[in-house]
Amino acid sequence: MDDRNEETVGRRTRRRGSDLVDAIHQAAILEAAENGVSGLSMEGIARRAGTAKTSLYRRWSVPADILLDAMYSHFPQETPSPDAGDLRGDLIESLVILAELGEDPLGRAMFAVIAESLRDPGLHERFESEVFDPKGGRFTRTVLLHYAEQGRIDPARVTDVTVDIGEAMVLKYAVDHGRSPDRDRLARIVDEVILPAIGMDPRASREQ
Amino acid sequence: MDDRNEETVGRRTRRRGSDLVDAIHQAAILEAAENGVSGLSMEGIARRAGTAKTSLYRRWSVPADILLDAMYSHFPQETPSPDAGDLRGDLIESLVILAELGEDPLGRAMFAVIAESLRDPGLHERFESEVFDPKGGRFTRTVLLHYAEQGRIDPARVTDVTVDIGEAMVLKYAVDHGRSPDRDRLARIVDEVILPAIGMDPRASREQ
DNA sequence: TCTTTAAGATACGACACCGTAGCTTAGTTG
DNA sequence: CAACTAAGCTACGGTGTCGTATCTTAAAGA
Repeated sequence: MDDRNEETVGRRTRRRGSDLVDAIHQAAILEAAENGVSGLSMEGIARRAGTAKTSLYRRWSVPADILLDAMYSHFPQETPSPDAGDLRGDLIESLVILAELGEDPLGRAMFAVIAESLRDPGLHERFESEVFDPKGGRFTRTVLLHYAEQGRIDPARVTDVTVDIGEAMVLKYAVDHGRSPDRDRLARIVDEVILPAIGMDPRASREQ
Repeated sequence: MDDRNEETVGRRTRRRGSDLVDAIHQAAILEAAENGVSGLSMEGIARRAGTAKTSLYRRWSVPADILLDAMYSHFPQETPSPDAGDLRGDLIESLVILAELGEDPLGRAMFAVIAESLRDPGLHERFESEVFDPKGGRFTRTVLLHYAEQGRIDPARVTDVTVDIGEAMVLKYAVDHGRSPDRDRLARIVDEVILPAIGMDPRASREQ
């Protein structure tokens, strides 16, 4: 049985440098997405990348290093650019970005890291400092801070608790349902939880 | 080197029935708490319980079965009993129960199951149906439903989104900080997120 | 073209866990 | 006390990963 990656069987060329590194990165992300962080192995990554273990050990010493490297290289740079017009729309959009990550191997790998973080806080710290922070991936936090700066929402309402609501609710949904919430659900999270928390409850006016 | 559990070295008695099962349950929970669900192994559980693999295979066929069995046997039966007087206090208390679980091996094992759930929805389903639901462990949901029934909060505000807020925020905090939130933090979650979401924003009166 | 670099292939002993088998013996039951 | 049940022990072949070593050779640079 030939268990090498389809794309690599019969390949006669020999990849070097960034071509090879990219292939290894992709392999690491796919492995993490499918098998979790604890399921990563040098053998598995090498097999999927269609390369030899020796090529891996030449650059990294443990599988987690490859994964963090891979995620840093491929994590989408967040471009918040809220038009500062439509708070509700911008909040939903920032959650859509997060939710759509869940459909992507990269996002699944990210969730795998988050899952492992419950047991391995060190991994979470590395993910935050080596991937998440450099790429500015903060989703609803970015939007809320932006609007607060502009004085469009009460800055006192934008706390380290409230900026986490969106991510927390999406994470919980993913845990419970095994998939990312759809757009309707995200809109409900914004309307029923985030907006009320920042003092802009859409229902508040209708009541009383 | 003798790597058996301290309590079992030199033990001359031979445990049978529920004594033995309890020891195996404890071992499975500790193993899951320390090594995660994917780190469970029949060898590891047997070693920690100070018993033989054969005694495990006599009753279970895979480590996950032992863990779910163990969690079912030891999961705290939730006794909500909200006095129906202090909504805020009851909400905080229900989150304290959840947060304190995180300090316990059983709770850590539960988090390990939740972590694995992101990759293995089947495990999550089994945990829900075989452990969580039978034990009625629903935390803030229980409190909110109770108060809504009594007409003390708007039933339209108690949705499948809002009942999850507490658990979601505690889960997110645990992921981010590697430990459970303290009481102050839980109070802030209640004040800044849950109460506003059910239309009882503590700050709303002071504003405008 | 010649030299240098590194990718690729293969093999190695070590280790951990798998699931099962065969046996001894402690604990329970009659 | 005798018979039975099941706990405990040891060992087995098989598999997968580990990290390293050795060698060949393609690709890049001079």
